[in-house]
Amino acid sequence: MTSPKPARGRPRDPAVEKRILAAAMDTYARTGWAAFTMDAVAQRAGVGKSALYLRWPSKEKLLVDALEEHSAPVLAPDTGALETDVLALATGLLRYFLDPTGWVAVRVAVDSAVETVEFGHVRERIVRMHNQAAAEMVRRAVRRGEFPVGEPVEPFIQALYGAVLMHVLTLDPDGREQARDRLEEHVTPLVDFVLSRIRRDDRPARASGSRGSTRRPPAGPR
Amino acid sequence: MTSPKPARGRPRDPAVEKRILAAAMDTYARTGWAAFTMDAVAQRAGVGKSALYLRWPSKEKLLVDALEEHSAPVLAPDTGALETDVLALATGLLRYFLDPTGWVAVRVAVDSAVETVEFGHVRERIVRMHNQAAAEMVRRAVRRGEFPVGEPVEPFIQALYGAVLMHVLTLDPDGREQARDRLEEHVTPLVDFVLSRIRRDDRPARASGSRGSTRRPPAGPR
Amino acid sequence: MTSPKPARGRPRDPAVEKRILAAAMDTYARTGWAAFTMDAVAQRAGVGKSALYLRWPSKEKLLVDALEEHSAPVLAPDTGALETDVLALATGLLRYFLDPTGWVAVRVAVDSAVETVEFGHVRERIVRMHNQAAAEMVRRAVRRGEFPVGEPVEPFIQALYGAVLMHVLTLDPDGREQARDRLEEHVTPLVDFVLSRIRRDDRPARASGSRGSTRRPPAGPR
Amino acid sequence: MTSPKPARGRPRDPAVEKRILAAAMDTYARTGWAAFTMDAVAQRAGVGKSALYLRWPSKEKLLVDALEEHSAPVLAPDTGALETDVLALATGLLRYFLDPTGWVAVRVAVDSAVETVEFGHVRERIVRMHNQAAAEMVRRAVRRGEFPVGEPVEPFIQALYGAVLMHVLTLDPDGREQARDRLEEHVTPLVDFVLSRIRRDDRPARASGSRGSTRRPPAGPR
DNA sequence: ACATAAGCGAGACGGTACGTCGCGTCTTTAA
DNA sequence: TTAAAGACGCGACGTACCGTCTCGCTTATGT
Repeated sequence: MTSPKPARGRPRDPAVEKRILAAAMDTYARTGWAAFTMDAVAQRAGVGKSALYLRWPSKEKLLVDALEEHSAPVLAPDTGALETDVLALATGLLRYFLDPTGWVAVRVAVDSAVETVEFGHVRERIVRMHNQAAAEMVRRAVRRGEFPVGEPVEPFIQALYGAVLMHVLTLDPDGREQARDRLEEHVTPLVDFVLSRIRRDDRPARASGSRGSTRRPPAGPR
Repeated sequence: MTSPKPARGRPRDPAVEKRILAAAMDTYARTGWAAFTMDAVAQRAGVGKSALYLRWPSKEKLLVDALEEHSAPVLAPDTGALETDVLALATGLLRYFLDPTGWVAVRVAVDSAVETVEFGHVRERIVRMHNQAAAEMVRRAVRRGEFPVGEPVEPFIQALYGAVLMHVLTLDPDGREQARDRLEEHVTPLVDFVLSRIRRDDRPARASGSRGSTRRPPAGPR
Repeated sequence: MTSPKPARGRPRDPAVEKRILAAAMDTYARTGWAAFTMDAVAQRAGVGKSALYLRWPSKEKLLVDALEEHSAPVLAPDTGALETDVLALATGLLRYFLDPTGWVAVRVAVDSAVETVEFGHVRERIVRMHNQAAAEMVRRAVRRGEFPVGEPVEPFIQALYGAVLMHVLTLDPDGREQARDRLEEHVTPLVDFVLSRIRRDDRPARASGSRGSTRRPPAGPR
Repeated sequence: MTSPKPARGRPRDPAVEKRILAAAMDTYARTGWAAFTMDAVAQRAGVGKSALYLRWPSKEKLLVDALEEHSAPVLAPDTGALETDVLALATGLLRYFLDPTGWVAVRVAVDSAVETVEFGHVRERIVRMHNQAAAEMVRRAVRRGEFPVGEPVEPFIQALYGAVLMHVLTLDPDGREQARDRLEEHVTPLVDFVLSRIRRDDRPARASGSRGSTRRPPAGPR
């Protein structure tokens, strides 16, 4: 705000910032919080510790920023129909959770929910980011008449996200491995379950054959 | 069978174990992970560090056990009906998650899901413990005819637990504070949502093919 | 004093004492003070720590006793002449110092000369033990007229012992190794040097003028 | 040559080194080995333990260096005559051995003579340091014609040093105390004894063959 | 051209917790 | 009562990180 560049002295190398963030994510993903060391990050990034502490006041803040840099990928695409939207979202989410990088988001969110502040509002930001994507998806569905107007949105989103999260949590290491190759197979039952309430509510008759079959709503129209 | 007891030498004092676990929980609850020091725990328990390391190989394991000691309360009671059972379970779960003690379980489970072994089967144990309680609840419901026989159980449980978990994750510190006094108010919408599919089942008609069958989007027009 | 054996309860196993002492010497000789552990000694002796602490109040005392058990071997034999007596004594001493077990005596003596008491009068006992043997040898020499009557004994003994000690101290590990097979070769120059004063004295000619002069006994006979 | 100085990073503060060595000597002198704690030294020096372990790999090495810093004073001065040189050397040596600081050198040398490597060449350094001083003294004497050319030097030095060492070893605590105030009184008989062989050398006549040559006892009559 | 200022890699530094190990004591069972 | 086994309180060990602090060097701007 003061000016674009009244800076005196040597300007910061923007590449350094990137290398640090990448190294931070990499280190955390590989070794977890326990081995997430400032020295380690610095070394992997090929920089000195000064470069780190010039930019972030603490280890936590660094991790937070690194995380944010890499957490966009799970957005809900517009496929034209709620069912496919949800399936796509859940699949992306599952993939994200199964990826070390993505799981970091969960860990930080969980940690930040209780720890001695420090983490600031990381949790909030992460949660909001995902919530917005999901909310947008719902809004489209409402516009299309696929999602009943009065239906509360939050429980729907929380059940969806939560189901995928719990599902991952339930898997053992082998299961996680395999799940990466069979995302839809794992995700479908969950989506199916979560959608059943919504589906039922709209149209009287519906032929979405198969497993979703007759969660056919009370015949009456709305 | 439980104890062949060929034990030689001085037996471990069970009181020491208790004092340590209590001190651990106390210390953690008071000061959080940052100040959760082995020396501190030992001192508060009035024991030497040897007593700690004789029983637990690391700080993490100790914390895990300490919290396990306090995680029984979240079992699903038999209230006589599925709806009330689920409400009770979810309420207990919410209370548990809002308690620092309980939240640790989540953190540990999340951490252990990816960490380089280390935590080993902690996640497994925690998950199974909860799964069993829930499964028992469902079994009762099936016996009473409240839960359709073919209905897959896992998605139901995962959606339920996950919804509560995500709900807590969504709350900011203030929200968490308030939620402690309004458990049902927070839990009801979630339970309502999750149960909607089950409730519908007064009608037996159901043709759901096997799980995962059609990941093909509903053939219906758009 | 109360009686030879009015002892009640199980009597002490005398074999235990021996095994402990042997194990103590062995352990110390092998690994030095650093690894001279009560647990290690107990284990090597195949006994419990109680057996140790029933007999010795501390690690130091145990070592002291163990040491004493094994420090007799260097006594001055009566070969009939001073020169050969001294050579034999010095040779035995050198062998003793080159043996791990014997060197322990030196170490303990040196340690005990300054440490916070604890070691008690070990040094004293060790020193006295050797002194007596040497004094006896000198007495014989005096009787035979080989050792001048007025000649002070202590400097002679101290120079003799000290020379051997320093000689060992000067050797590097290899040198020590070799010295074990060439005891006399190493010892002769030292004996030679130390004895030169004595030898000379049978002969009257003497020119020790200088300040040291008058500790020479008044020329008169005694 | 001494320092190519390609040093990178912050250079070590030489003041820290000094403070640590001083604190080490101080702590040891005050409390003895038992209370010679790394933490204590660090605290007294006002530094962190890192500063200690950055320079010395273990407590022992630190002590060794600390005492080496204080062991210069026992060099043989050039007084112009062998007799006074030796007296001065022996007096200095006695004072050194009576000082806790100096005695440590002996302990370390004795320990290192057998220990499983560990101390490495400490013994060697200490021994050499003293040997050189004494050798220099002898060289001067030879130049002045006070010390016969063929006379073996090592036995002389070893007898001298050894006599003083044994003398100290013989003293009980009280004796040590008193000896500090009467150094010459204690040292003179020893010096006198050791020098007697050399002194005699106004008379060249000598029958003891060269050093190791005749380990056969002197042919002389008995 | 050259001083001034900041960035940067390297690593020393004061702290603090870790997990290990040893001491000397205590508590059990078996002999 | 001794003995083996081993738990226990205590406290030092040597290691690892944190976040700060110099170093020497590099890279820009301002005069």
